[in-house]
Amino acid sequence: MAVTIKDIAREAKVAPSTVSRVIADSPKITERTKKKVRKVMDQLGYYPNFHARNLANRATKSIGIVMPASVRKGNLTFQNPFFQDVIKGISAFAHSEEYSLYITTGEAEEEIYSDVMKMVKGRRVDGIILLYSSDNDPVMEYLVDENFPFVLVGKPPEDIKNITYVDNDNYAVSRELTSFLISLGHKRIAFIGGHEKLLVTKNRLAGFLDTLLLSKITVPKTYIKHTDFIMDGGKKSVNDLLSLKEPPTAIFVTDDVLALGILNALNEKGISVPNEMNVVSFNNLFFSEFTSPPLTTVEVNIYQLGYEAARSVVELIEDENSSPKCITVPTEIIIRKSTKSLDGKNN
Amino acid sequence: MAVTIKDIAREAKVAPSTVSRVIADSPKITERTKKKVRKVMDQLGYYPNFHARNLANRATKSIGIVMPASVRKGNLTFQNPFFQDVIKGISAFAHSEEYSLYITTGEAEEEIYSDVMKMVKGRRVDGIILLYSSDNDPVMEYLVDENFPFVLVGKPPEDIKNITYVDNDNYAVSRELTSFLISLGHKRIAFIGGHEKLLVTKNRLAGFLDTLLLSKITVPKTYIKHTDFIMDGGKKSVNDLLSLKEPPTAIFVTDDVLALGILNALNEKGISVPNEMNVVSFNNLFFSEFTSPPLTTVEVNIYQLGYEAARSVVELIEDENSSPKCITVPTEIIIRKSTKSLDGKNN
DNA sequence: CTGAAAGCGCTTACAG
DNA sequence: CTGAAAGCGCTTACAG
Repeated sequence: MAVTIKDIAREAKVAPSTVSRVIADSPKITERTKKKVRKVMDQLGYYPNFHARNLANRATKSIGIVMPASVRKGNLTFQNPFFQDVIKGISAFAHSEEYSLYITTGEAEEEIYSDVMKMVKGRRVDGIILLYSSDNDPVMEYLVDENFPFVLVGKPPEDIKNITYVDNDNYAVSRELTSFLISLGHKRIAFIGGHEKLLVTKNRLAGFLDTLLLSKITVPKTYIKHTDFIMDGGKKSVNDLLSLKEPPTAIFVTDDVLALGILNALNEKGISVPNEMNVVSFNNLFFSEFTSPPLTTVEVNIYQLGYEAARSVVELIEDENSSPKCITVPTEIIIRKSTKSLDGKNN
Repeated sequence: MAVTIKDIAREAKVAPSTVSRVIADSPKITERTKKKVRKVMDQLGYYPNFHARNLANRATKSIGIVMPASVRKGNLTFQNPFFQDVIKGISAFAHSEEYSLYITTGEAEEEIYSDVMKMVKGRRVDGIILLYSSDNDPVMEYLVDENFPFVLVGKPPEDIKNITYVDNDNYAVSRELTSFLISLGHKRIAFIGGHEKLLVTKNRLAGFLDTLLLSKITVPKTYIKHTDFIMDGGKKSVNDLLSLKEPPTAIFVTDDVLALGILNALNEKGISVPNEMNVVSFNNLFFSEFTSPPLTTVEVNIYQLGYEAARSVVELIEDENSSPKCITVPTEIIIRKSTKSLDGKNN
């Protein structure tokens, strides 16, 4: 069996409670006793039992990470590098504060819901980070009802108030990006976004539409597409757009992974980007400078989104008086070769 | 406070031990009592405390996932989609057996080592999956010394015996891939691989070299490159190769992410793939069909690697008599447009 | 078939 | 400054 606090106590000729205090580095214990006890701990290779400690403490020093449902391979979220990157960010802060990370294993919505219930009710984690935001999400509603410390990466639905979230200003940067396309001379601009129930899609669409409206450019309904699948979805959207009487001259895409599928579909159709079609996108994923042509995209600082989310959830956990807040991570448009001025001049 | 087993017992007018047996669905309890107790559990919204249970059980139903060190951004492992995919596979099996997943948060080697120690000594997890294999890895040595249930994704170093691992037959498929290049007429073939201490790099290099040797094709030392960085590493390697008196006509790359950097570097140099240079690679990551040109690469079934690793570690945990074994996940060469016959014919 | 009791390995008021 | 005792919320032999 593993060595316990009692073994240390016996060997060091002190009480178990003293050993416990040495572990906690309590100021009440003499340096002399501490040294003595620590020596024995080293000798016996002592390591505190996680569960015993958590049980006595009613705290776990663990954070749960909730991934979005990914129905199947080919789905936009399935292999989206976004998640690996955001987890890296979470991980970095969590590590610095000695928090551990738990991830959900559910694929479908109901599974994820029960994973979250296990985490919350089973007191497995002290707080949760939700990596997506969508309307009528039972998981989010559950966390709100339970009043459990959690942070959202993304913008909350309108009907959910008083929660802490970390997000980019997707609306503002979408406006900026749309204005950029307009400044290049584009008037016929289409939109291809991920699932419409996702808040991030909504926000980006809103910025897109409002900007065009303000510029008095009308957007036909046929210009607005939503899809969840990289290959088939991208291809179908592109085909639809190209077969219109007035096809767009630029496509505003909400995710680099989706843009990858779209570039591919355009390429298969023999449409040259940026000469015959412009494409802009979001997230600046690692491959987006390697596509052909390299993508004009929005740097959203994924890692930082994760880092701030972790910082916020730890704050919620450790400071019960902390109130909900919203943290905005800056964005930047990265101009590459998938866009150029309509009149022929480069960008 | 949360509702406990005692609350249920009081309400259902039974002993706490009976409640516990109902939770475990013990056959010793009458259906009648079970029903009665379950009703109360539902009413009060009972959920077992994870830590109390683990403490009493000495088992956690959790698996620890150890990620490789990723020194910094731009590093080959940092955003490599391989890991997200392998974790999906692990996740799928774990979920089916109701295991939870813990991931390490350390970035540097020593941090990872201490994460693993925490997991093992603190009895946080019942078993571990190591997502990389390299020579003289203190983490692996520690797990072996502690005789802790773990499974390696990859091939173990030669000096480590009797461990369970899940891997592709990298040697064989590298031979196959090299033969394929030879069959296209290539004789001057260079190798660009990830870090040389990684077993996967070694295995792929060995298959590569042996095949050329058997075909009596000599490989100059200058043809063998190793790098850890996508952009700079890829660029430098390509520049070095192109400045040789006899530059290669094909490059054998060990990872799609690295290949991405290499395609980019070639493109910048104005070298056309596959007309002036062929490129083959490994892993069939999601973007590899979208590169220009699409990559000829090896499907290694990453998801399945993860799935089998999870299955194996659960077996090790639950069946103490199970002996170490090696599971080989099949591979397949996917021929795309980055390769073609040297004499001009396509593939 | 069910209950009382001990134990898993910690922490933390309460004494002294 | 240190110790004895109770408790965190479960499980599981042992009785009956």
